[in-house]
Amino acid sequence: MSNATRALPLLEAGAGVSGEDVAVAACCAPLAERPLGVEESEAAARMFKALGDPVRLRLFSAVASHEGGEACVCDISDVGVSQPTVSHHLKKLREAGLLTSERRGTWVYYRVEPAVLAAMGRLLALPSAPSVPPAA
Amino acid sequence: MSNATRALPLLEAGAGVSGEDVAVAACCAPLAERPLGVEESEAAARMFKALGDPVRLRLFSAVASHEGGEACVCDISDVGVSQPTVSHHLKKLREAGLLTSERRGTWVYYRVEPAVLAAMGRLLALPSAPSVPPAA
DNA sequence: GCGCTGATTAGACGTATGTCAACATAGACG
DNA sequence: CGTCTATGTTGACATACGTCTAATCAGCGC
Repeated sequence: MSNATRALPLLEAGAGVSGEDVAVAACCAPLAERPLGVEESEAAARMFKALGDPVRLRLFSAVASHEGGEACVCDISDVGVSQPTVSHHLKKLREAGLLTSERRGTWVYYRVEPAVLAAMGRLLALPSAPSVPPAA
Repeated sequence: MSNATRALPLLEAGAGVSGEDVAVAACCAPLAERPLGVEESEAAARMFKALGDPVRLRLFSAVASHEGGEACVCDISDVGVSQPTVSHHLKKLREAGLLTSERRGTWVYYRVEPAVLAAMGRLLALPSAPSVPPAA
């Protein structure tokens, strides 16, 4: 199978994270700080789109809130859709860089990627002191 | 500009349908705190989906970062798509509760909804102690 | 009123997306 | 080896989405 066309995740933290990718830095500027560039918007949109589905959001939340920070597919597959659909959504989340997966014996465990989550949080951060050097 | 002066009540949803959007803003429990419920996931997914498009993300960022916290359509419509498409995306953002619009004379001004932005940020917040529940 | 500019709406069209049933693969266990 | 359980993949389908052009609505100035 060729993953050549797969969307590059925002973060390469999956295995042996070492260098912050360019996309990481590009994606960390709050939306309200300055207008987003084209490439930034495409990278960030991939993340938001990955969470833009109720089922994916529940799967992601289930993994993120699961004890130990990881969850077996069997633990979270009760979201009202068929098992292949669950697998499909988990793959989407993985491709978006939000989750990582690891097979241990019979089961496959998913784990959240905290750095990507934090990057998205920063994007939505409101400027408490926007860009106004107030009274000085 | 300090948007602190504009601390709006909660959410008024200038789009017309008010009930849904309020639920959106009320959806504030971090994704990693506990598994998201069905309704919560649908509400939150609407928000994320609204930002899951590069053009919308750029429009939103343009409004959010614009001087005065608001922007005329004419100021932000240079995103590489036709003007009706811009209007379409702005409508989507409005329906998602992320923007509000107001016509003043010839031009229509868009403004970000800080409460919704903050709600999304809270959703992505990482728990301070992931696998160490303090009080069970 | 008429025309002009700005913005939204309507309709159409191609593509992406979410879903499922069916099949394939991976490991465990007898 | 055979089989059973757990995940992933394939192919098909209906729907949603993003985009455009053309038409319509909303103020402003002549």
